[in-house]
Amino acid sequence: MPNIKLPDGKEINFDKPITGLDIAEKISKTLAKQATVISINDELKDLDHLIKNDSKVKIFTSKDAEGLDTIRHDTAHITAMAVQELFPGTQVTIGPVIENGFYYDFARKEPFTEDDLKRIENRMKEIVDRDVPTKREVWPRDKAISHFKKIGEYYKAEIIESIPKEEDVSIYFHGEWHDLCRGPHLSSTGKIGKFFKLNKVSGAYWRGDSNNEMLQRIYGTSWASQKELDDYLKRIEEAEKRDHRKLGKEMDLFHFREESPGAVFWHEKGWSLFQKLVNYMRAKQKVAGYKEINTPEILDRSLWEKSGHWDKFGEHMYTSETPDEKVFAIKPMNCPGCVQVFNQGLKSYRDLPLKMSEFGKVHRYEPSGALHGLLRVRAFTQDDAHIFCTEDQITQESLTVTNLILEIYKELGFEKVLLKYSDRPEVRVGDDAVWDKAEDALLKAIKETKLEYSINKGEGAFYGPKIEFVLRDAIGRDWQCGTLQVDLNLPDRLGATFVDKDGTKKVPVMIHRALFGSLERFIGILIEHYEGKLPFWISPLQAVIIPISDEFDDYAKKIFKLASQSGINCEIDLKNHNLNYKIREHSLSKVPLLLICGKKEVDSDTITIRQLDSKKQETMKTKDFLKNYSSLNKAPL
RNA sequence: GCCUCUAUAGUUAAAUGGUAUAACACGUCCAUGGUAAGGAUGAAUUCCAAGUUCAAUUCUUGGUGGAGGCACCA
Repeated sequence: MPNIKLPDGKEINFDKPITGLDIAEKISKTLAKQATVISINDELKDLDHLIKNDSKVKIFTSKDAEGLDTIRHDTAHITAMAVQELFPGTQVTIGPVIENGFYYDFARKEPFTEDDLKRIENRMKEIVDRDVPTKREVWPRDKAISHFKKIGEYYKAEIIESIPKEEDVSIYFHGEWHDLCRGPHLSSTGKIGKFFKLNKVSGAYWRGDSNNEMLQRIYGTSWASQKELDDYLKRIEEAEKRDHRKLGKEMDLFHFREESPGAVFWHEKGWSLFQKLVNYMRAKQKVAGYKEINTPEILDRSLWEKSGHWDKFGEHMYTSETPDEKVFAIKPMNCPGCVQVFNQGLKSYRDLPLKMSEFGKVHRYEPSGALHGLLRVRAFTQDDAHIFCTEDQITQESLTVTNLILEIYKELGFEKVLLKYSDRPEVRVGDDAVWDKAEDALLKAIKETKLEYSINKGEGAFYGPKIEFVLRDAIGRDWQCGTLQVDLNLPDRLGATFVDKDGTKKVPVMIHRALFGSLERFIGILIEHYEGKLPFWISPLQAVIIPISDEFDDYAKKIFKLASQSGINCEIDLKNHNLNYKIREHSLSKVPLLLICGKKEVDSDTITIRQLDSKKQETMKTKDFLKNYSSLNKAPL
């Protein structure tokens, strides 16, 4: 007879086999009502799963992640049910739970329209109202295959065929409608609630493989209460407000156009922001001992063949043929050029570690569907650097790089950084002994940072292991930016050597690293992180001077001159509009400071400051303003 | 690259098988102002190519760009 152990340590004895629901009822009526799924010896099961033996159980409600996932899973199921009721002949495939919701992939010739989504959603609500009980059956694998083939569900049959031969499969029934599923599920469709929404339809390859046919994927979101659903929809709206493409237009930073898809046309303010970041980084790198170089954008085909890019990366490269019929490639990476700088002249072990940085603009022919504002472009600037060192120096150099990255992210307002470590892939170059050494060195450096890290097995580059730096923005999204890659291959391929202590030539190890990754992408992330309200020191336009009427234009011009001389990026607004109008206009374009001057200020040699998003005004002596604010004009240390 | 959707003034949108309308922005004029839109007025637009049609911005096809996904991100 089962002895049931609860999470709080309490044990209950039953005199006959029982279900999760029985246990919940024993504990409290409320729990019985709210229960969604149960874990039996750490395995998620249906609430009506019969427990015959002594077990450790935990009952989940919609407040638990497990419970909510079950709701989402069930919502995916009734999406499929509704679709098949409305569109007979549509085949179901898979419908997993994802972050904040679920999707379901269908095979159907005609596309689903927006109107169809509405209809499906309404039918789903009807199914919830029908409160159809859930029934689970276990079938032998072969029976399931022939059954699904018979009813024309070929994708399902294929899925079952990929399940090991000896395993039985479970089929969940909601009335006549049934689906292959591992479960668990809620006990009836009525339990799902109506806090869901189908939000988009898109294409998706069967089994995620672009060689396979394209299915139609319906995305949905589902929650335990109306409030949670509303909050979620609100969050999406908030994220849309931060869209850097929208803000970039409003703030007059940049634009894109047809003549060069995926390449940025930087406007004055955007370029100023770009330059500020570059100069900031330059100053940081100078202190850290980097030597900045610059290499050609167009290099002969032969170099790319030697480096291996022609082979491995060719389809992403732009090429150019000159009138003398030579083929050049427009660089997609800076590394070969940098190695050539290293190769010029003889290097000694005393030169190592040699750190060469380059703000190199690279071009990559990205698939058209991948392009996305500043976040995925075809032409971008890397804050690249290559560190030539010995194997023994890898750990130390990696650690130094990591610390620099963390410091810079922090100064730019990103506190939370995660590390992703990737080790050797199946296809790789170099001896395993060297890989061992490089991997150990990187892992050691990671552990010394004491930061949270994850391991991506086999995800390293073919030429060496790597660390990726992921930062979390103001609304909790993760962005991969920085990268550090050990390269055991390229220096050798391009014939890089240094003279070691014993007078022999050795091949150095090279570490590739980028902190922002792409300046363009990083600026996009910065804009979204700050919702366009960039910190004063990095803001491309820091202040607008507004005279209250044209009587005070001269004073405003004087302030403009003084502020500009103090290094504050400012503009003066002498347009024919009233004060309210100008305040609104410049606030919407997110200028951090508005400097207002009228009679009061002229008489007392002061300026009235209005900070963005603050109704408070502060009047101060002009010279104090200049002193205070020009000193804020650098990264907070 | 693939699927779906989409393309109208500088921007955001509206309308129509008989070449288009509004708001904001821009120009001019009036108003000279104290912390998120003062008033008048002017100029400005149907992505490209082919087809159907007496007539296409509207319908069809193709191209190109954009959006959301998928695949890709070495």
